[in-house]
Amino acid sequence: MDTDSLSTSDFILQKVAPIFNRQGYAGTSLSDLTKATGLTKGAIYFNFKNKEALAVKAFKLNVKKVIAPIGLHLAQHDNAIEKLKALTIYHRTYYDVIAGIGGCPILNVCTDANNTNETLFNAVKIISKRLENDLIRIIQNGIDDDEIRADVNAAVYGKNIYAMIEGSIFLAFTHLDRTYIDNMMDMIDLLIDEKLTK
Amino acid sequence: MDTDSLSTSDFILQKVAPIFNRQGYAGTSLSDLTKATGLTKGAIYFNFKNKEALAVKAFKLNVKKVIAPIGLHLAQHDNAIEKLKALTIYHRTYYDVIAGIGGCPILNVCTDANNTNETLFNAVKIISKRLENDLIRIIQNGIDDDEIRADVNAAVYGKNIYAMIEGSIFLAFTHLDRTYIDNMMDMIDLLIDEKLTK
DNA sequence: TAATTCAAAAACCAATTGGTATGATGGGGG
DNA sequence: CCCCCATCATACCAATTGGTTTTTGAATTA
Repeated sequence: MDTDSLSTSDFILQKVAPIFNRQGYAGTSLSDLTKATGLTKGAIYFNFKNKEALAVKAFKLNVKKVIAPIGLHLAQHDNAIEKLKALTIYHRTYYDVIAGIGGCPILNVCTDANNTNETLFNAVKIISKRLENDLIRIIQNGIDDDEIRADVNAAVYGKNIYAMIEGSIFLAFTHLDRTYIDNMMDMIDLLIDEKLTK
Repeated sequence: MDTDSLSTSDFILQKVAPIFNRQGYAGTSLSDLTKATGLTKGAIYFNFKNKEALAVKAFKLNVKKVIAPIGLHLAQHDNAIEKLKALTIYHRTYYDVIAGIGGCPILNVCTDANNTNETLFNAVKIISKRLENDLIRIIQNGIDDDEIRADVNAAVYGKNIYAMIEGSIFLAFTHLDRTYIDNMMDMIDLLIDEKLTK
């Protein structure tokens, strides 16, 4: 991934995405962006319509980098329980994955853009809901395939597990302590075995 | 709680605290504050050293309003299981409690101030850790009093429950849907019954 | 009533904000 | 060979930023 082979707009995004993720939308100024890229405002505004459009694309790059891989991991399995276990396995590595960009982009952008930037907030809400629905769908498919207990409420468990993951990430990055995530993944694994698995 | 009876600094704090909570530190300008209070910058800077000091005190007011009550509810019970149940009961009302200020101040300020305002971040980290330690202590006391199973790791369960709560609040306020919290409290109640209670 | 004090308003400040319009430059196609 | 156009830099803009100084007014005290 040599930066020389990137287009300027991709180069900007790569440099800028972690900054937006760390400092938030209002917290990052254009001078932060010029400083980080070594480019001028002219270059930035030639490649992007404005600060907001840049922030949205930066967020999507972060998603591509650290959220999209989840789907790839899940796709490697074809039964529900294995998919769920793959989810916890991935998140045990998640702390190191997102350490370089300053935490989970969904968590950061959601709290940052809520009440302040509707465009950005809508973008992140879509991703958040998609992830949640993926989880629910996996569980529901597991039920339909007689893999997961029939009395399980897929929506409730999906939302709860998703919230548990995000909550552990939140604490892990405020206290710089990955054990929050590891402990939670242990609990989710237990949950899968005792409450979901038939 | 008539505003007329408040000192000016308390009046400012009361008006300003929800704004900081919603928009974040960098996201709220002094003009936001003068607009919300109807006062001038002169008045604000007479009562507070600077924007940062105001933000810290505003955060502490929010904590006093929505976090401190937790302690009061817990204090009304003297055995561990009842305290934990009181915790989930309180959080079932928490959505409405923090709706007026735009979400959980710990969650908001932690993600906002992380990497951007060390002073504010330190203030919120202290509150976060205190809450976590309270939870852990309750569980440990329950173990010591033969109320909670001896094989329970108080620290692990305390941290997990705390993360579960924050995670559910996070999703509840991004999707404006309190069922995230309710569902999670159901799960925590079940956890208390099945995993903690002797 | 006159002097003092306290608190907020008004005026002012340099610096920075996001954004634009104009210039320079260099590589590719005619 | 030169022109053109894509790409970025420079210079500029009004508006706003957080913060300070000065002024005003209303109590309080003497």
